[in-house]
Amino acid sequence: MKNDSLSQKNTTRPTHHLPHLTRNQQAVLAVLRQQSDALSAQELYGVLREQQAIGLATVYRALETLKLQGLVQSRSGTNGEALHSPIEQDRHYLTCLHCGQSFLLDHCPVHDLAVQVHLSVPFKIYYHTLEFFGLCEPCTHQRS
Amino acid sequence: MKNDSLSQKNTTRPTHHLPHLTRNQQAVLAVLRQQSDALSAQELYGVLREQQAIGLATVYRALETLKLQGLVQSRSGTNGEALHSPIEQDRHYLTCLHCGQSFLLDHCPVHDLAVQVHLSVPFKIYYHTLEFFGLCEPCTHQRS
DNA sequence: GGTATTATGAGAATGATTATCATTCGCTTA
DNA sequence: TAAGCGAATGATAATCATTCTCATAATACC
Ligand SMILES: [Mn+2]
Ligand SMILES: [Mn+2]
Ligand SMILES: [Zn+2]
Ligand SMILES: [Zn+2]
Repeated sequence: MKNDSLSQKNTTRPTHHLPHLTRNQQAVLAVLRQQSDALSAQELYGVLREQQAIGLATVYRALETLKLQGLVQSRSGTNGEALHSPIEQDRHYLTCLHCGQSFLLDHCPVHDLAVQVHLSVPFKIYYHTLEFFGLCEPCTHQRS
Repeated sequence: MKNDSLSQKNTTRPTHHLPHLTRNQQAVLAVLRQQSDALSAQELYGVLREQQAIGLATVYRALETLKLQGLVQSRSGTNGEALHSPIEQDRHYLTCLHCGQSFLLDHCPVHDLAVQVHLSVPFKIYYHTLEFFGLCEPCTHQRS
């Protein structure tokens, strides 16, 4: 019962340099990666609970850890809650101030420049957020 | 008593096209314009109360109106609260995920591109938000 | 093993933003 | 100038995402 190959109790194989991810942190990352779009912590919590037992506080803590690790990025949703997604994702939106609708931008204008960003201070950039606000066509008409 | 030059009871001179601003909305805009950096609704509320009587709800409603009017812009602060500033302002930051410190970018990389943004849908852009996240020099060292 | 350290969860606490709703204001019209 | 009416206001309650507490469990380290 020591050498059992069943119990994958090992949360992570003790590599050396990077802080390892716990079972929960891995689960959070896995869910984010299999989702097509960003999730709020609450939504993430809901999805995770269908697969395993986990506390809400743990989800929040995992997200924080994953961000520090450069594995996850977050942006603020229209309603204020934070939306999380794997660091690979590079999407941005146009959001209407009147109806709240968001339109996905077909290309990130910053991605290229990112590196060129003239920094006055040494800083290691992990990701960026970019969003445009204004009025969608229909809303420019409506009064009020 | 009609031509009194004292009572500036007129909230706005009835121009024609744009919806006029109420006294309170003007006050909110005025404060934002005289501030060097973005303010949260709560801070704005505090400043305003020193000058006049106004309700917190009104501050929130004024900000919403001013945004629809293209006079004010908002972004999300690190702690979640929304920060507001006059539309003219075009500042962006580098924010450290570890210590939370923010560094003002000396130049907006998007401003130029803004117009070029390839839109798949007709949309009238009022403003944009842009922020970089990562680790500041000191924080890249510290363990944890 | 045996202890020090970190992670976890349940639930309370916090705090910004919204929703209510009764009252007041401002403009139009008679 | 007075009455009418819809928008604006403000005090307050309600929401709700996120954080904090603290006792317990898991894991690392020797
Ligand atoms: Mn991008
Ligand atoms: Mn800009
Ligand atoms: Zn719209
Ligand atoms: Zn830092």
